[in-house]
Amino acid sequence: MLNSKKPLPDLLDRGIDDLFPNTNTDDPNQNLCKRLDQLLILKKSLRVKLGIDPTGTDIHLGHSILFRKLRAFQDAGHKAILIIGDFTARIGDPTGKSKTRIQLSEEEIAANSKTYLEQLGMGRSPENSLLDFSTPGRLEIHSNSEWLSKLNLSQVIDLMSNSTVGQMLAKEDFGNRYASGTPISMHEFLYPLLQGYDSVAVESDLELGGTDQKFNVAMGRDLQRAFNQTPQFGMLLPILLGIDGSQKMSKSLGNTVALSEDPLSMYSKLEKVPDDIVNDYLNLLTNIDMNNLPSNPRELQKLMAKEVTASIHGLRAAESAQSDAQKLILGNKESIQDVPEVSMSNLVFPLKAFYLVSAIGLSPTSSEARRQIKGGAIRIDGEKITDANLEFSNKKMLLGKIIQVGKKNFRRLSN
RNA sequence: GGGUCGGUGCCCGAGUGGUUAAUGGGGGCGGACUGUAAAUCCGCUGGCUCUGCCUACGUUGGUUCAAAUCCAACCCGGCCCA
Repeated sequence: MLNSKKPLPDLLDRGIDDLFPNTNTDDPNQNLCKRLDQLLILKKSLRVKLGIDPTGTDIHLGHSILFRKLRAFQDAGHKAILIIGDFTARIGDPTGKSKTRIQLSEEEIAANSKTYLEQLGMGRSPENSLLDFSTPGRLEIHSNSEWLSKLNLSQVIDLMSNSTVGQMLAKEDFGNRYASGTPISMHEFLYPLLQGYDSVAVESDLELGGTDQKFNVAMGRDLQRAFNQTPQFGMLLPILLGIDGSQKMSKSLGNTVALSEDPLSMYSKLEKVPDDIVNDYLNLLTNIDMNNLPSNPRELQKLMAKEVTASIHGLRAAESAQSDAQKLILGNKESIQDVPEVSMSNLVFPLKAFYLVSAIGLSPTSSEARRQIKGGAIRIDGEKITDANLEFSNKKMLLGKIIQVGKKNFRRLSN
């Protein structure tokens, strides 16, 4: 994939879509391997930048590709520079967007930032988290408002002078929107420049991003050059397809697996992912040896679901999720361990079936719960119920039972 | 700023006074089948502790027994002109 003579170390190299510049020379500014060699001699480490805009509340497997790579660099002794794009989140990255994003409030952004860090494993040991938060010297966390909110208008104008309208329109998203007559607000042009300026601010040596970030990462190089810094390398990783197998994983498309999901839900979603993306998931979300995979597609799927679940929740949890998923299908729910529990503490009895299903979060709305019952989607301990108004008179009769919607959503009722 | 066209449910898009929660398609969800896959077939797809009640067709106000549909003002956008 990479044309350098000497490959990057395994885990740094795995699953890369693009690395630039990547010239086959000895110049450490043109060849990342040479840079790594040079740093080794100097006993220095690489500053590896990854920016994430806190625009949602959940980090999903798609994002995790980037964090996994960042972690690989940490483990190789380099310094992760994590940038929380609190400022840029207010603009919204126009990449991949066919229309202007809604701007978020400061409160939303602050709340999202917090949950992001928690999901990345802040406060947990490196073995149990996506990033290494505790080894000294391996992580710097910044909010880009630290520098972006301080820019004055003339500095902003200066920044803007580094780019042309032509360049912006050459960017696919802007080009398409312009061509199709969809509005592009002026402030959206600022986004790539601000992301690029982040690289200047943190003196990034290498920026990680999805393949759709090429323009923005390249902008970082341009700006660093303008600020007399050595331009960063850009390492682009593939965009993970969602569990529908057709579109990129994205919250708004509803095809995500969130890191915060319990092992059983995660496993259940993953083992039904379309065949043709199973290898991608294994390659991008696990460190498994790709040369030694089962040939049976169903086995492969199960292996993938287990490995990916293990990468987030640990092997033990993944194994028990796998066996529980199996049991659920076979219908012997008695022996199931890890069905996520949900408390009935704030339910008022007697209550009707449709209300129960929505109240414990298995259906988004009570209307949907009614529909699902009518459609035969709801089972209680494996028994299909068909009457939405079925009444349960007391808590005891439900305690410990497993409520199931469709084939992949389960809750065990607890006190 | 002027002219012109347009703003409908998750998305696209019909509907131009009265069984309209609003045709159709996409997407999603569920069922059958299967490998809990794909393909295919079928059903559902605003909310509400629901025999009923609420909220919806950019916003607000008006005409009318009755409005997504007519009128007015406003807001937002495309294109053309400045």
